[in-house]
Amino acid sequence: MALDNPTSQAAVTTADKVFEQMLHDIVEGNIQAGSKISEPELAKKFQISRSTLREALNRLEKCHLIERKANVGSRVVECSISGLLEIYIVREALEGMACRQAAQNMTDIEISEMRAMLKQHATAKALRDGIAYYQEEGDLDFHYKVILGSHNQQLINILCGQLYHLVRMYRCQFGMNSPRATKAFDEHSRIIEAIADRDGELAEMLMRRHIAASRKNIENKIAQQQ
Amino acid sequence: MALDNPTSQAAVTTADKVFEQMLHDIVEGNIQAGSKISEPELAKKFQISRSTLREALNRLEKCHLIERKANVGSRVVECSISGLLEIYIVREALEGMACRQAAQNMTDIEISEMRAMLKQHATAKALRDGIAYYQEEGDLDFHYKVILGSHNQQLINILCGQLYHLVRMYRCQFGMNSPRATKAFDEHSRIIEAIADRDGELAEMLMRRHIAASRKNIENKIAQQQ
DNA sequence: AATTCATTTATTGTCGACAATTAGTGGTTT
DNA sequence: AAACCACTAATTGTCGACAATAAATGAATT
Repeated sequence: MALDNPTSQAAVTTADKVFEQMLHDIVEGNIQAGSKISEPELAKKFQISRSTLREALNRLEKCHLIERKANVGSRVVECSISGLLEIYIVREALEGMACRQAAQNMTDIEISEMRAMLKQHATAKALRDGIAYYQEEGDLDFHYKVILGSHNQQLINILCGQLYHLVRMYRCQFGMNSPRATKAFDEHSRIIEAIADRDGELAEMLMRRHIAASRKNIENKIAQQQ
Repeated sequence: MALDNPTSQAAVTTADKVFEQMLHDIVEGNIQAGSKISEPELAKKFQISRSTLREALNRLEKCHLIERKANVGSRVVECSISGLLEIYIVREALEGMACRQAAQNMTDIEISEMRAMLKQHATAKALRDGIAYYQEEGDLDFHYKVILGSHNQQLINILCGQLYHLVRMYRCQFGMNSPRATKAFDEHSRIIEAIADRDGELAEMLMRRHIAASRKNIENKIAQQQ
């Protein structure tokens, strides 16, 4: 067995790299939401053939970041308020369940790692009063860890593999740094305690409320603007 | 605007047709679960180029029916008991939420259509004592209608677009026709009533129990076998 | 002037061939 | 005999070109 890859990490093809670059560009808004994707143009930009580009586009489509119509072409998805709320609904259901499963399936080591992470976030937060930091990176870290802790491959695939890129895209496009940072932190720590107590029912309920609170926060904002 | 397509249905490419054929073959088990997919072999079988075949494979991958590794190739997914249970967990969460949303968003017309469907299933069931029929087709119909009734595009995409092919595959591979047919029918009708009452909370709870009951039914079967 | 239709242009879908990587084979060494 | 290595064969990734479809342009008609 000849391993070209001593660290046994999966091979990375050209299409992979282009995918990651475009993923970044779309999430950050460098490629505008709703814009049409020209295959010849992008292939030229990346100095690759259209076949390779289309391979990358297929992966973006898997993440629901672009939409393709036969014989017509691809467009970057639009970011609408209703679309954002739809995602929150899905997250409430899926992450709630992930949290219940995490309470059941996480190892003690994983739990202590989560506690350590939260503690580190707390100090970072106090130090820099880094609301923005905590809101963006810390929040995602926390949710990721819970999802992985479910040990349910389907949940992990759907949430981490596809939905979370969309979540990140919305955060960037709408510039979301709500005043919920400190409140969110408390909610996170209560969720971890429920997981540590192996109380799946409570853990699910807390996670659902946590996500629903974010959603309602947005709904209220929208209502005020009108 | 020149429409070649008077019925305004989306164009169907060669890759689409190959995808649908392979989807059928994998779900029905004609292409064995866990088996390796040889691109040259399949391309020859379908009389198409590898590019077109790979386009079809990409769509199968989106449905989580095959798994690809760079520079290695594709395999049909394995059907394991643990994998089946994982899907039930996801369905419990997502269809539960879909049901809640359906109670909120379904039109009165959609609701009466669902009632009509259930009534028709009831007569079909009585007529033919068609347990198998109801279990397979009727059950899927019911769940589909609820999901669509949520009017949440993300939920619809995930459940109808990708997860349900896997569900069908497992049903075929494991030959699932449980003795829950009549019980399931009653549960379905209670769920519809909750939706008609616009009681989202109850509707979600009933749907979750409905799916959880199926899961536990399987878990018990497995436990007995050991 | 607006609409319709035919023509042209551009984009997407599909093809076959080559390059890069992996899997398989046989020989060599300990 | 088992493990290692070089070599061959097969498979996957990538490329450029052609065919099929959709969009854009402009001329003709009402």
